[in-house]
Amino acid sequence: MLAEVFRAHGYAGASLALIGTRTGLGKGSLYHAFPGGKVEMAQAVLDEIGAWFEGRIYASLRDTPDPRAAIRQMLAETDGYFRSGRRVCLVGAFALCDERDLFGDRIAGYFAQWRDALTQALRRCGHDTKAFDLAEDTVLAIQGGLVLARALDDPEVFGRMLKRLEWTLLGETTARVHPSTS
Amino acid sequence: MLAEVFRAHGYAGASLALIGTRTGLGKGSLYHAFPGGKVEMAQAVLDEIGAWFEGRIYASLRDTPDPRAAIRQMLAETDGYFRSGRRVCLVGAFALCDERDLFGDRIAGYFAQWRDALTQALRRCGHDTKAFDLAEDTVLAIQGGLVLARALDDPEVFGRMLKRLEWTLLGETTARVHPSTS
DNA sequence: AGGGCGCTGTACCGATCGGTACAGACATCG
DNA sequence: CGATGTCTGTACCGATCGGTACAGCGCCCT
Repeated sequence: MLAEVFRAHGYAGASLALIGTRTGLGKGSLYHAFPGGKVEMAQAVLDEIGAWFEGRIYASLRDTPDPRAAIRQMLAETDGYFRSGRRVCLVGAFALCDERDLFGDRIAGYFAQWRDALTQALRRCGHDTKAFDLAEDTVLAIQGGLVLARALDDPEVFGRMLKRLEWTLLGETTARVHPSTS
Repeated sequence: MLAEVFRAHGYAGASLALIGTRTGLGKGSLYHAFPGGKVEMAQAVLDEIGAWFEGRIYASLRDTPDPRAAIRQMLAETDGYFRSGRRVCLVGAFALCDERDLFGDRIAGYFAQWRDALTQALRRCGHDTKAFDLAEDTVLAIQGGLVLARALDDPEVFGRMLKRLEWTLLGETTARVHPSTS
């Protein structure tokens, strides 16, 4: 809930009055839960997001005995989390404005962990030397897909990108036909 | 100059006081040049950006007799404009926050024109059916590269992505000569 | 029953927000 | 030289910003 306010209006745009009405809490309750104020609220949201991705995506990519299944799961979870392109990535949005200076380590960590976990999975299924480049390109494409889908107000951009990623990461042996999307 | 203030602090974060100090103009001058206030300033900046890309990139992609050269030029101009990953895309940043509602048409137009111009160029050099997908993926990757480069505070992410794009769009037959910045 | 304590609403703070009004500086032109 | 119209700095406006102080409420423990 708190995360959605930041997601919808950005850090600067999420005023305490707006947070209060959206969460149904007064300032007293908010500052009791987050003595550090707005900064601590955003940090808590970023930590929660990081924990979600760690549990649902990163851990599997690093540890699973079946890296191809973990990658497929990553694509599915990503599609679900971002509501098939209708939801914005809060971490990516924070990275673009000057909130990056406040939360720089958490923002960098989010992307670095994703990239490194995916690199490990890719190394264990054929892509040896290209694993890092492929992982970087994947994380990057997901962010770009979210930007473009929202800019064009066309969530299907995100779905097409995921299809292309599935093809690139897993090859034609698992996918059905060539992803010449309709 | 005005654009840089929005780029550095976002629309909400670029207060009139900050704009005044950075541009050296008082409120009187600002509201004389932009009677519509902050909204009109941002619109002017977006229009200026759109015109720049139209003149330096889109026009060549659509009209040039040598589409491969136009694509190579696009990559070089893109690298220059975004300072090799050290500069943020203002249009992309606006797309993520709720400023999209204010400038939706300009934001969508910026990306749609880029994608469509590149599609035309790609159609004329081999990629027939996949031209649209390739163009969409390219525009998307550039945005993602900017997000990731800034999030990780590592501009080289952007350079690596451009190299990958060059290979995907032009193939390995392209000469290794570095694109000359006219 | 009653004393502490965690939680909540609310009044209030100085600062700053976007925007307006307006008086003067300035150049131009008769 | 005086009139005119274009710019520009500044004082000011109500609204809202993030944050603080505090009184009251209920809940638990003894």
